[in-house]
Amino acid sequence: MRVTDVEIVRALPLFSGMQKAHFETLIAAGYVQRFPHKVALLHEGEKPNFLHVLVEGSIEFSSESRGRETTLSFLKPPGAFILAAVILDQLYLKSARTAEASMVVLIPAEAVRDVFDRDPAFARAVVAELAVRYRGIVKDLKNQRLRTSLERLANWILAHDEECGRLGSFTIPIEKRALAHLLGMRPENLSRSFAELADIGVEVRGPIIKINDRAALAELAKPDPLIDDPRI
Amino acid sequence: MRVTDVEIVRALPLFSGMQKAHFETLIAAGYVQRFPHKVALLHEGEKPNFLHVLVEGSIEFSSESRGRETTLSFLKPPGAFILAAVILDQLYLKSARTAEASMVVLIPAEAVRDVFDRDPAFARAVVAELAVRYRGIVKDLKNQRLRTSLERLANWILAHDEECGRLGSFTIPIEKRALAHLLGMRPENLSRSFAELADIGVEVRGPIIKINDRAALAELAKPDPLIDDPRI
DNA sequence: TCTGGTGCTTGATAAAAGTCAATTGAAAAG
DNA sequence: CTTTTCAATTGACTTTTATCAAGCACCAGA
Repeated sequence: MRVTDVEIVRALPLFSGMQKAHFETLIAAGYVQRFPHKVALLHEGEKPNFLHVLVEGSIEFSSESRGRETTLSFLKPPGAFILAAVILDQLYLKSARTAEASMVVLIPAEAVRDVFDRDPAFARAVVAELAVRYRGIVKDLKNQRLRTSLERLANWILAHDEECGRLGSFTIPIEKRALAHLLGMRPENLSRSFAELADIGVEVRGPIIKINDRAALAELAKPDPLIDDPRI
Repeated sequence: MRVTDVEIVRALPLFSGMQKAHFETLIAAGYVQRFPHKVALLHEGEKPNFLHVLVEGSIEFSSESRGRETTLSFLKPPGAFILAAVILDQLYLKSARTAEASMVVLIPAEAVRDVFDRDPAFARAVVAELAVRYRGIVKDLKNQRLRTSLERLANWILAHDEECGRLGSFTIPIEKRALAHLLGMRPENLSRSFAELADIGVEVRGPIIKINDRAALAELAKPDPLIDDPRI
C-alpha cells in the first residue's frame, strides 16, 4: 500500500483518533484494490468479509426487489462503507458498485471487530459514524415520504449548488439516469421535471444546470434543514 | 424510581453489559415520568436533553414538512430512543408522542455522553443499537422505494402475523389511520387496499385480520428477508 | 463522412396515490 | 334509548408517477 493511501485512511475521522498500534494492525491486515467503472463490489444478501474504505473514485449503493431497482446513495472519498454490516457481522442490505474507476482499501471484518473491542477511541468514532449515517437515512426517508419527485429534484439542485459553493451553476456529477434513481424516480420523469423547472428559471444544458431565479426555486422546493442540511 | 423499573432498564441490551457503578450514575441522574395517551414528548428540531427509555406503553415517531405528516415508526417497550441525537448532541429529526399511556425513564444526555466515554461495554452496546436501527431504516427506505402501498400492506400483514406467532389471525395494535401513516399511505387508500386483499382471502372485521390463504397473500406480497426479516 | 450505440427527451396511456365530500357504523355520552 | 362523535369506508375526481414506444442528439469507431 502506498504511503499516501495509508495517510488518507488515517486522516478519516473513523481512524484518526485511534492508537497508532491499532491502526497499524488494521492497515497491515488490509490491502488496496483498484476497480474499473461499473464493477460490482458487493451484492446485497452476502456476508461482509471486509470493511471498505473508499480512497479514490465513487461508489453507488443500490438495492433490488421483485425486479425493481433503486439507488440509495452515492459515496465520495474519503469514506468507509458497510460499517454496520461489518460490526454486526450480518448480511449486506445494499449492493455496491463503482460509479467511476475507484480505489478501495479493504480491511478484514474480523480485525475491525477485534480492534473495536480494544480501542475506545475507535469505538467512539464508529458510534459517531453510525449516528451520522443513521440520521442521513432518516432524512432520506422523510424526503421520500413528504415530497413529490419534483420537490425532491428542486431541493437536490439547491443542496448541490450549496455544496459547490453557491455559484448558481454546476455540472451534474453523475448520469441523469443515475440521478433519477437516486431521487427515487424514473429517468423519463426526471426529464419532465427539468422541463417544468425551466418555467421558474432553471436552465438545463446537457449536464450543466444554471439557477437563474434562486428565490423562485426555493419557493417551490421549500428546503427544510431537518431534511436537507448535511451538517445537521 | 421503582425497583422494577430500574430492573427493566438494566435488562436492556443497551445497559446490561455496563459497569454497575456507571449504570447507577445514569439511573441516579435520571427519573421516571408517566404520560397519558397522545402526548407530545419531543418535537423535531429541538435539542435533546435526555435519553429516553420506554418502560411501558408505546411511542409513535413522526415527522412533518410543508404541511404533510408521516409516521416513521412505533416503539414498544422496552427500548431506548433518540440515541443518535443524544450521542451527537444534535437536533431531533423526528417528533415523538405517546401512542398509549406510557412510562418513560429520562436520563440526562450529558450523563449518557459522559459514561459513554468511560465505559467500553456501554460504548459497544450503543454501537450495536445504532447499527441495528440504521439497518432498520435502510429496510424502511427500501420498502418505500421498491413497493406499492398495497404490497407494503400485504407484507406488513405477513410480518405482523409472524410476530404474533403465525396464528393466521391477529388484532391490529393501532388505529387504522395510524397504520396507514406508518405504511406511507392515506387512510382512504388503506381501506381500499384492505378491500382488494379481501379478494385473496384476507378477512378484515374491524381491527381483526384473518389470513385465509397465506400462499396467495405471500404470492402478492413477495416478502424479502432483506426488507422484512427483523432479525437480519 | 457515415453508422451504430447510448443516453436523453417527448408523447400517449395506464396505474398508483392523493384529495374532497358524503355516508356508514359503532362506541361513548347524555 | 337516543344522540353525538369520530374513525372508517365509499365514491368521484385530480395529481403524481410509471410504462411503453418513438424520436432525437451526440459521440466513437469504421
